[in-house]
Amino acid sequence: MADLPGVDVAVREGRRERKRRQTRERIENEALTLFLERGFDNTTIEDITEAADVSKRSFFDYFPSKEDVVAAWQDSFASELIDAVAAQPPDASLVNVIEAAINAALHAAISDPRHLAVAVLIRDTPALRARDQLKYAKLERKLADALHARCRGDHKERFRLSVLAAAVVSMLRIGGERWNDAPQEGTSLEDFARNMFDELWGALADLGVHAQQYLSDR
Amino acid sequence: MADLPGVDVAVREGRRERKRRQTRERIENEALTLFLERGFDNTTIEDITEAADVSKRSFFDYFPSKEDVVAAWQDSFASELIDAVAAQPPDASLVNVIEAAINAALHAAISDPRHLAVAVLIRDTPALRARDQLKYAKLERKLADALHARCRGDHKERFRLSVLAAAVVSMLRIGGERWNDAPQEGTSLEDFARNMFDELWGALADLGVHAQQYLSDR
DNA sequence: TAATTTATTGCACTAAATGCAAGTTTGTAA
DNA sequence: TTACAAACTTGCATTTAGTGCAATAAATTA
Repeated sequence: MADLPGVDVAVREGRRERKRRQTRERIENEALTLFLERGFDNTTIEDITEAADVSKRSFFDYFPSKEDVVAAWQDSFASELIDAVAAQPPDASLVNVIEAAINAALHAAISDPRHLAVAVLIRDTPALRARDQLKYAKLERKLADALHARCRGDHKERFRLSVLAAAVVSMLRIGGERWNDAPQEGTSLEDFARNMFDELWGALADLGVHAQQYLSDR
Repeated sequence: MADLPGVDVAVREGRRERKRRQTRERIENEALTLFLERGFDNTTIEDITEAADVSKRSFFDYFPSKEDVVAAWQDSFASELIDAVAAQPPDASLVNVIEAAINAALHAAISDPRHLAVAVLIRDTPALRARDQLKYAKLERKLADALHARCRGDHKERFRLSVLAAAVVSMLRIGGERWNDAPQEGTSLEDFARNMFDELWGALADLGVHAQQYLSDR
């Protein structure tokens, strides 16, 4: 996470900031609870503000829209991933960095069981799906940035990492769909992820051969 | 395009269907004109329905939301691309199919000068950006489907093509951003696309080597 | 404590989106 | 042609999202 450990936060946090954070968290939690309970479209902003005991007007002081509550709540995955990338040993290979970082982020994500329920909610709510795609796009860019920060490459390297990020995020999306569609009873998340990685590196290796052939053939 | 040639349409189209299509096109056109003229947020549904001479209520019989008008209008790119993929000679290589299909779709896209203006509009309108990402996601999936329809591969092949589609769409997105950010004065769209393709295949070839190394090293 | 910044709220307002019922147009089959 | 059914259009009422503004309350700083 981008946040500092609790003690430091408490020290540097005045009452005002603390209250604000608490209110934000309260809105987020109550909203999520209601969304999961009765669906996104069947929950009005007033329902949320009533549950969180703030005025309707204040809601928009914290979140620009109803959709953003969901987006903000699950933004944590991106933060985890980026931090995990930065935390890998400097001499680790690109592939190892990605595997380790994603495993770390996934591990953090499933620690809260609501993550899975939210994923289903998004899948079944058109209004949320569009915003969800934006999240993938942001993730793609952030991942490329984080990888680039490690490698310090030039312009061309940057593009290479963007393509890699696209492939990785695509794998995440497909993996998420597979996991949701057929809840892998027998398989642990670790094994599932390992399989997806095998497929990903296999696919990239294979596509690389095609690309090389094409480049040398002309 | 998915549409049949004009004659056939006229034959199989009753007055009712024709009127409906015309009304839809009228709404689409008037809306686009207004959006480009005074911005998306500064155009109300009533402005549109007045210009298109339909009731406000009818608008929602044609489009589920204001955003969808923009989305529908530029969906044509996806259709062009898919059709172009299907139209390639059956023995063409994967790489060649993609290059040819994208070139064809791009060519069709820039034939209407409003395409570029719409791209800028989307970039500058938050409400449209989210929806726009959905378009990329759809494009990715459609492209993977179209490629898969040609290759008739198994489950693993399908995944491989999804990764490829992700890389290609990512290239399109980055290319679009570059084109918008620095309007390539000297470069033609063809040359620009060729450069992007070179980078893409280069990146894939390079990543393939990494992946192969990793797979064999363990 | 006084002054200042920041947070919260109520109120009024615009605009998107939906449901419903009444009226109109079009297609079809006797 | 006529008569009937289906599809299209519209107006009206209603709900809800989201914004601007001005007044109030709370926290910070001096």
